[in-house]
Amino acid sequence: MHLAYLRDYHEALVIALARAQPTIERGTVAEVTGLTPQAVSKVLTRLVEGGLIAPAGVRRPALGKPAAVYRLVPESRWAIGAHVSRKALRLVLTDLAGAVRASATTPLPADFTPDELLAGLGAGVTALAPGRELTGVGIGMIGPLDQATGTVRGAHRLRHWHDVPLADLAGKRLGLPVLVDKDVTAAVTAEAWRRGAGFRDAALIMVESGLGAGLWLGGAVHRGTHTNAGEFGHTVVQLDGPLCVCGRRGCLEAVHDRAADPAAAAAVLGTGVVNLLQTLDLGHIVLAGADLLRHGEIYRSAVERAVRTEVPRADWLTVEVALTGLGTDAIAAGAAMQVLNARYGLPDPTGA
Amino acid sequence: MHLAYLRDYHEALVIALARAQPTIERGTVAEVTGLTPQAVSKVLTRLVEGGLIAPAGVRRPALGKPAAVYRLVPESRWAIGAHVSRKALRLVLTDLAGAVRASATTPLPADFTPDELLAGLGAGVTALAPGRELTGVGIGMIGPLDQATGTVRGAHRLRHWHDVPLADLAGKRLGLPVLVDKDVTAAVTAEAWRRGAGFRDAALIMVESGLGAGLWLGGAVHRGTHTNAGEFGHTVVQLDGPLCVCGRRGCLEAVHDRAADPAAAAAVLGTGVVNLLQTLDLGHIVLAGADLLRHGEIYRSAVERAVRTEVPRADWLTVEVALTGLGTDAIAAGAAMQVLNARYGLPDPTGA
DNA sequence: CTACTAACGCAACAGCGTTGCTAAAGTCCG
DNA sequence: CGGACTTTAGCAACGCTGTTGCGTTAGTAG
Repeated sequence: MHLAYLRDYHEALVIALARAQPTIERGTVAEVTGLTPQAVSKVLTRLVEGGLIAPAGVRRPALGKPAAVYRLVPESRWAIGAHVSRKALRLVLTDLAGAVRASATTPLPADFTPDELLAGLGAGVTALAPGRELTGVGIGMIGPLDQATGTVRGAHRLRHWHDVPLADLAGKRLGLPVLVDKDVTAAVTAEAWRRGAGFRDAALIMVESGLGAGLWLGGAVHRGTHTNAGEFGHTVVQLDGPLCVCGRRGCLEAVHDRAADPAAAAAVLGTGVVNLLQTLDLGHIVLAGADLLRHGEIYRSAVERAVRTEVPRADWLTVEVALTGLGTDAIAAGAAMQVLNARYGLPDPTGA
Repeated sequence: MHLAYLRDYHEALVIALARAQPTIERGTVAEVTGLTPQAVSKVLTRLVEGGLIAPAGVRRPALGKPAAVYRLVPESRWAIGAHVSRKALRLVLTDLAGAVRASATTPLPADFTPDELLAGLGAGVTALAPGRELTGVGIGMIGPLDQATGTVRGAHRLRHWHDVPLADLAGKRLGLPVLVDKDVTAAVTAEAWRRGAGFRDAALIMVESGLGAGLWLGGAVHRGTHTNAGEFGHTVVQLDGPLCVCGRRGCLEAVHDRAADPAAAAAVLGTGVVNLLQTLDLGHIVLAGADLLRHGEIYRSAVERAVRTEVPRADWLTVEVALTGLGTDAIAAGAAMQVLNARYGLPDPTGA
């Protein structure tokens, strides 16, 4: 039954509008989506029955019958996101709107095993959402990993993590849908989910235990053929430059880390970002990561300056440069929103 | 009526299969697409009525009723592609399978005007496809341009080309649908159209009056927010390197063009390609462009070597490196296939 | 000739958005 | 106050998509 795809697609479209605007109503949704008002009525009815949106009074036009107004019900759905770093497990509870409503941090033993992580995850999830019905759990961590199967191929500098089917293991343990993804990809999903449509081509640049880029292209996550996209820090910006941990010379990350001070590092990053813009023509650059946010405004202004001045860029090449609104919770929150996005975001034609 | 989207989507899926394989049949299509055999029957019937596919005998299984076999009818649809360079207008006629069936080259006057191009285009199109019903005409050229509206913003080093609504002008003159796009984007479309599914994430690297990359991400063209993606040659690979025409220092293009010989140039390009792979995790790299193909095998082997050795890349990170099968016709042929892709490729949800 | 297998295809069906029309809830104006 | 007008809402019938159910067809095997 492939009609379900149309239904899910239009419901996701309406939910996205409701996320981005304080209220929605039949007429404006019909205009934006291209559906007829009658069709929108049916969609809205279904969403109200599902509890995802609720009536919120009326708007009185200058003339004619008042229009029914609806709003998103953020408390109708919940998801938990986990950020696994080498030292700690950070958990956040987010609502349907993408707001972080609770959080907790658990330390992880040095060189922790999959079992140790699963134990922490199990305890943390029940503690964070007692009795609440969860859509699922998302896990964001460093790669390389295979997002499609939820398998960690071999997390950098963690001994016990080779070909671990983390999504399956955690799913069985928690009894919930579990998605595993690279930290940068999760983080960019958080930005996209909170901004709604209009955020079509973007990169989230993260400086935190490495330098990476989460890519949001054409209104969806870009993960690449082997779900390994985003190794932006290991692109060469200085031929025959300093040796990088990856074995090449002059990687963006290597040059960036050797900079004299934050301002110089930010300038290097700016050049890398302009490289990305030249190749991908993005509309938004979001800056994130604990190491970057420590000098957030220095980085933001440096990147913005690079974007504006490094190339004689025409006035129609507008790019927004911003710091993430989620701070250091971007990864965990993004992992949670991957779950929400999988269930309530635009459906994938190939998966239906 | 949004049901039309489902219909178009499934028809496009079947056409894509028919392009990639010599023959198709009901059962295998059903498996691949996830549709029921009955639904596939209906799709096949519609396509046969449209003349896009035709019965091609039967396949006799070991047991049971023979299965009806179908094949694409390449001669059922035609499109013309134009490659506009600074000196000449190259036109090709392609069939539904993406094969070039006729071609012609017309010289263009120095610093030609829009009217002069339109005249050449009009004469060429009628000469190339006398009496044949055409799906449309595609035009590939250097940017910057706005693909969405088909407007040339200001072609590099052409005086009379500022904010010219080329698609509209040509469409009125020819009485056919006209699409305008950047040369690299057109070229990558050609590769994708001829290969069918399985070609999900790829870049076409072109060296010809500049250095650019056409991007095919997630099974569709990536053009970016301002339809200006692909300026790959103007990414910095050598901080404080030689001055580039674009004003920055150490652009890939600048370093590449200053190399001592083709082998050295190819090695530089190889580093750039690895940068692209690190960021985007592509499955295919296609090399094209007149200047590159002049030393095709040197470039191909150098890029392949870079991909295999520059990073300790894991064995699961497989990448195919190949020269375009269309030679110097890649741009013109790709422009033609953009027209076919728009009409018979996977439909765009937002456009329906 | 009968049993079995695999593909085919007609007919009824479910569910999506659309169309056509009527009703409802306001304002405006005489 | 009441009728004309405007805008929104919603019921009912419809068209079209893919699905389901089941009988038919064209082969092989014994």
